[in-house]
Amino acid sequence: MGRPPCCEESGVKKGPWMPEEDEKLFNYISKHGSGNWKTVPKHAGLNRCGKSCRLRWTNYLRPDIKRGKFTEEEEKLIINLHSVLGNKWSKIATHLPGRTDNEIKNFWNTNLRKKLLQMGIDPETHKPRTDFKNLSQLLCMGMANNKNNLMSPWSQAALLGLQQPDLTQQLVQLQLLQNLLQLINGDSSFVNNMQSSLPLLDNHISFNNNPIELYASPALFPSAPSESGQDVSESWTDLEGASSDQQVSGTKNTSLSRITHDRSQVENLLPTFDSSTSFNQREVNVSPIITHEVATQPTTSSTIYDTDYWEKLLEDYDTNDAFWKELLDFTSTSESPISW
DNA sequence: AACGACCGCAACCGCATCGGT
DNA sequence: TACCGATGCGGTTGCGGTCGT
Repeated sequence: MGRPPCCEESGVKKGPWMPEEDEKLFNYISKHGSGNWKTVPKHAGLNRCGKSCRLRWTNYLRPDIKRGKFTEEEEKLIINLHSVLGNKWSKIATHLPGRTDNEIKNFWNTNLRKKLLQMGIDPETHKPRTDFKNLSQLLCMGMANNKNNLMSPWSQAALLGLQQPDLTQQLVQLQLLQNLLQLINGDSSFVNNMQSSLPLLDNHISFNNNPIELYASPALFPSAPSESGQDVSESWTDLEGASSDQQVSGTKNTSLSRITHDRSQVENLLPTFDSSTSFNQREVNVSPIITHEVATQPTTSSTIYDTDYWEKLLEDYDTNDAFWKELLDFTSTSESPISW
């Protein structure tokens, strides 16, 4: 036998609330407070269960509830909080005065989730997605929809690329390389490194003097320094209970787990960029630690962790269609769990 | 105009957690 | 410490509105 329903009383009303019911509940709670929710419907003269009354009050009738559309600031805050806290809607709601957990949850599921997907970011992990189909979607999004400023650097670059096609091409290739490496390796340490390094480690980067604002989820960019010089990831770890919650539970491989890594170890693995130079001129200094080799690597003995490997790769294939051919050949024959 | 598909949101369900005894 | 009722929370459902054909 299963668990009995929360409202054992027969004939208790369910479904949408009538204005008269709202009025009764509002008047009662305003006068007496909630007290014991189980007794509220009886005292308020409602044919509802206490749970239903509590929900109606907390999600709709409460006088401090903020109505209307979410602002861009709220959107960004929710995304960033979600990257740290996961689906802890009530915790997220505590950082958005006047917004209920239910409202935020709905907003996430109906808007932000899709938005992140279109940006090429996995809404669960807040990491770049690993399927290639995503790329064309991402670029279309970038060119067709510029209503929000939460676009991925790739989408933003796509827009700039209308004037600078060579730039777009370069970025697209980088994104594809990143995706490819994730497929080939299945090596989380390297994937993490690349995800940290490819967004260029700055909140603001410029391509040929055109500033591009990154969507800078602190979990996505664990090494990104904030403008004040404080480490962004550290500033996020003091969100109440975040670290302990997820470290203890350990049920998901969330982005938070990376935040709580020993930072010196993480930083040693990361490529470094000289922020004073433009993207095209940046020098990539990578510690040659791991020796996996890529099937499509160009004629060089260096590994994917060597600086010259990447420089060579990009040089070799920058304007060469053979790169894409090889890429597709490789991916179509590899035993990848990803569907194409 | 009719219909179906899709979307957003309020509300429900059931498990988890809290707090009193 | 164990039990139990109350409350909190997150996932899911279902309804009403909108859009496209």
